[in-house]
Amino acid sequence: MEVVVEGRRGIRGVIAEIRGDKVRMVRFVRGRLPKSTEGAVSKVERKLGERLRKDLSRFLSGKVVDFSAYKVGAETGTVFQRKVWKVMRRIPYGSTRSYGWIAKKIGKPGAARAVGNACGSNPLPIIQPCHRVVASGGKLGGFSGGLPLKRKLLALEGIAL
DNA sequence: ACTGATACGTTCT
DNA sequence: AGAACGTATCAGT
Repeated sequence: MEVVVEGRRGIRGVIAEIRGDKVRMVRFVRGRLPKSTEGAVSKVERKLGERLRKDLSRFLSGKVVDFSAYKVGAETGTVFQRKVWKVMRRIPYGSTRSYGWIAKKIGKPGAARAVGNACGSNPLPIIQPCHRVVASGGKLGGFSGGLPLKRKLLALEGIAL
């Protein structure tokens, strides 16, 4: 089931894909918003979809939302990437951590650059908040969806970089 | 504050 | 095996 949420302030919208009781993928919308597809889905799935739609909508309007309780599909990514994503999910709303900080956290100091790669292949932006991972020394770092988007996401959480 | 050089770990090709 | 990367640090300017 696909959940489509309209955004504001320069973020067009977000699409999330749900399968069973897990969120499988999230991506930002570029062009026009497609329609939400449901088809024949189970009750749990419909329910999860509704909850996620609300949470994403709240997040996109600048509300404080905690996504850490959502179950996510764990079938993708290498061992290293999954470690990075796991730590990433625990970065609280409104705060940031550096690539190097995550590297240390997973027992691989010196792998800061590799952490950057892993962030870039995050299949679940917002839910796994890769935008909260920044460079050391108060610098913004990179973003595969484009730096302006990273700035907007951080701005939603009250962080100006 | 910015530039270049160098070391670094993981993932592509 | 080599190159590419969403980095970090340090020495210059």
